[in-house]
Amino acid sequence: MMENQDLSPNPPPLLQNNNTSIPFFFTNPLESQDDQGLAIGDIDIWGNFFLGQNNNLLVGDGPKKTLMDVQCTSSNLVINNNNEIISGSYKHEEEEEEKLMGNKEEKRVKGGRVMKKTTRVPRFAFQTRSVDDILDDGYRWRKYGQKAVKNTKFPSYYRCTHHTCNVKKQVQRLSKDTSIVVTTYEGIHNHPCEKLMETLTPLLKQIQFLASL
DNA sequence: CGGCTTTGACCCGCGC
DNA sequence: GCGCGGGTCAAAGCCG
Repeated sequence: MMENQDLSPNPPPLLQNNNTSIPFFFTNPLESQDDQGLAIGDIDIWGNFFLGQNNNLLVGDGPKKTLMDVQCTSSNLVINNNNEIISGSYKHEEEEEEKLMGNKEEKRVKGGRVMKKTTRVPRFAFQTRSVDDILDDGYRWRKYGQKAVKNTKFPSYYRCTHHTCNVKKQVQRLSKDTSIVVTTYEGIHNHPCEKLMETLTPLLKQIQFLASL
């Protein structure tokens, strides 16, 4: 396991009046401003970890959705021994709205041809400084493509090898600083991570300790 | 031999 | 309507 450096520029805000929580955040890894007007390195998503019932680790922005426009409704996070997020996922609230709308909006027809609806797949990305492209996140991945694209990036495409899981991830290096690996996860694992409890144990212990104070 | 990577071809959404 | 380009497919090859 490589030691990765957290590149986030500012500390995330701490939520008020919550139970014990540990903040996390992801930065915008895009090479240019995205459609939200975020620049490279701007905080894209932030939230807090919570110790849930049954000692499971939850993620969210607290009881009041005031700090961000993305509501983390579920997660599946993998954290290394330095409490750095190395993989995970969240559901965007637009996804929930689309579920509620049912199949009516699932497809649209253009020119007599059934097109896939353009959906915003739950995904997030983060940067790490590492000599290794592939971070050990506890899941098994199979590479299914690699392609040169604009801005001299050369992303690799991976799929989770679990037969019922269609989570994907994209790995590429920043052209302006090739020592930085940008990893983008898409989807939510529908199966347990073999190494999950092993990697979460130190953090769970820390949360339990803080909760006891 | 199974699992994985490589890589050129192909698909298709989107902007013009 | 057309072409670009990001993403995916799938056959071939590699490796333990």
